[in-house]
Amino acid sequence: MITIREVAQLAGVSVSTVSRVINDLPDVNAATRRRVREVISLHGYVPNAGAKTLKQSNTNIIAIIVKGIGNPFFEPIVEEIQSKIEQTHYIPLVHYIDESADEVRSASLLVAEKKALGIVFLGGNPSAQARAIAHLQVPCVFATVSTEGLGIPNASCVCVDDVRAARQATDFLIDRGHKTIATLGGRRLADDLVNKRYIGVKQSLEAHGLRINDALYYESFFTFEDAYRVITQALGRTQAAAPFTALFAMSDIMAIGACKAIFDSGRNVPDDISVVGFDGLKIAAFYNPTLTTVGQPGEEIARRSAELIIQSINGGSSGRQILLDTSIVVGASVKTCF
Amino acid sequence: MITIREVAQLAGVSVSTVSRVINDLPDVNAATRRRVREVISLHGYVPNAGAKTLKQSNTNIIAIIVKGIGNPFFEPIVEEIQSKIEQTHYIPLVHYIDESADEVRSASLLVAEKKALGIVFLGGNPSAQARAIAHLQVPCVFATVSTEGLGIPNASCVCVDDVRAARQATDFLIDRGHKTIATLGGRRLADDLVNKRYIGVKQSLEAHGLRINDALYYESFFTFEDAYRVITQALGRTQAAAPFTALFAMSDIMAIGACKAIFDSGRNVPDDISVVGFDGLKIAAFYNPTLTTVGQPGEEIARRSAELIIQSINGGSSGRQILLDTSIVVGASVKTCF
DNA sequence: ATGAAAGCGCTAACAA
DNA sequence: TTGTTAGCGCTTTCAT
Repeated sequence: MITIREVAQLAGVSVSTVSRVINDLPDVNAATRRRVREVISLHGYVPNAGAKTLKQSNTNIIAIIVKGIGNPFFEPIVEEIQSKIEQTHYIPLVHYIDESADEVRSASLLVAEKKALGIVFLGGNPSAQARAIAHLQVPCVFATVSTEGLGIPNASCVCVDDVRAARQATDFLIDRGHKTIATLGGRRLADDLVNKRYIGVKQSLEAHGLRINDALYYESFFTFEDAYRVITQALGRTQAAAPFTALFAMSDIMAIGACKAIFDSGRNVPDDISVVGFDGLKIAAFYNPTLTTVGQPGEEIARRSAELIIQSINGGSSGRQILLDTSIVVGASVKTCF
Repeated sequence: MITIREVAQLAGVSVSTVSRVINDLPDVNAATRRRVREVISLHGYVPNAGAKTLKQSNTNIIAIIVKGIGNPFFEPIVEEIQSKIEQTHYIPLVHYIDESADEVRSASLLVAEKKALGIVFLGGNPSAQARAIAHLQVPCVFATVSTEGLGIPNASCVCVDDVRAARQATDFLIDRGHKTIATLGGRRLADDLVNKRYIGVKQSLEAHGLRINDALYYESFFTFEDAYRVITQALGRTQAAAPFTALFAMSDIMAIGACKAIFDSGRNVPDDISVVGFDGLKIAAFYNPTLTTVGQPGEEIARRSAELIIQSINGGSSGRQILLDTSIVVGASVKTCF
């Protein structure tokens, strides 16, 4: 690998001049600039960004940490945050990590090595490591999860009101005549969005004078396969009446797994069982039948997250919580049943 | 940010001792090690990896460049390559880039800055920049695309035989009595996999004495939306007989978009039109109806790619081409029609 | 307009 | 077992 020093030698100039050319700084003779550029492209010189940030005291980097590669819900949001940041003088740096990785560790690495000025988190669970987040010392924005009541001074969040959203979905089903409504979600932990959504379901049932039956809560991972497995089991092998006429799934992925289980049990969506998903993924619109789903305002989540992190970096108040509204995207997967 | 020097001072030792502790090297007194560790965790010291690779002359990094974030086909392959590399003394470094980004530029950055010993490319098009790839000077393996005939000495590839795979899909439809078979693919460019697959389709039609009709080639982007748009247009607004009884789509994503278009036109899959996809995505198994698709051997592509890059780094022969077999995953989206 | 030189945080001889 | 020191490739004053 050729370095700046070798480029300087080959061009017959000093390293500082090469540095000036690389960084498009003024005070370089046009002819000199041309000669240096020539050497650079001829030898395929690539500046070492590591050495650069090592030397530079300050950057304009805002890191975006995405936990859950291939989560289709995050995709458009990441793109939008990135593009919003690019419209300022800040530089977005997207960092994908595995579902099982430690997002706060990644963040601290990004702060130390890349001198990131702030972090936007997509996915991940702030409640588990409030202290470590505070320790990062840079503003953090959690997109799509809440940081309410965690007491992290440098953290803000932009998310939907999960209680309200689940109530909305359940209301929707009840309004269409359903009385035995099952819920398909993840493991319920305190302060978790899964728990919040189930609270919303129960609020709706209660408000309509319907019975709350915890046996109709089905627990599954957020995957096609596991949702399929759980609902297949719930429906049993018999062609007998299903234990519920409607199902609220906490993600579109789960909803699709559930639909397939319903079909494979010899039943139909929505004729035998109505299904409502959550997230508003693209695939929901292309599934057969079109999935009714609780749409998250992805574009707004992205915009507000970008605004919030920039505000916080510029000395604005951190610790804010922005709650956005969901809206039901009506598909063909729900039947009116009286 | 606290540095190694400050840690050394706080622990009352030299920087080299701290370095030894960080890197788990021997020759450190147990008590000293403990003391240094304490200072590190107390102050949340994070070593600067940039400075480290700057100093180190050689690393064990193998970079994996994934072009096309959120491409569900790549996901499991990336994971598998990563895990295979982890079983050796090499360290995988996954780098996601946008569909529109320059993968060779990213590669050269990774070689320069991270001192990557080799690169595995997922996605991207080697034929466009053969020279630039050769310039990288490190072994490259292209997973899922062919480098045949490009004359890049340091590049190998692991991919399926696209001609054969498409012939297989078309044979499958013809065997079930279909005679007017449409193809849904991307823009046909020379040396591109899209072109190869269409050649396979034509070979199959020809071998069975069926007419090749280029009007039945529908061009679309590899997205739900565009496939939907194109097939909706192809089917017209009338309930008249469709111009084809079967459709071969060059990706499962396109196949699903096409299915939805067929449904929305008032027709049915597979009763009116049979559909075969390509890739063997998870969603194909959960779609309704289950999608028949040309399954790519993802696990094998991953394994062979990992093996090949390691062999090449260890001085083995580069420039190899490994062709793998696809197999039809039979779903409910194809009807026998005589 | 250009160059010399210090030093960013770290590793790896080599010395002690 | 521990410390000293010379850079890795780059930016950035400060001279010239």
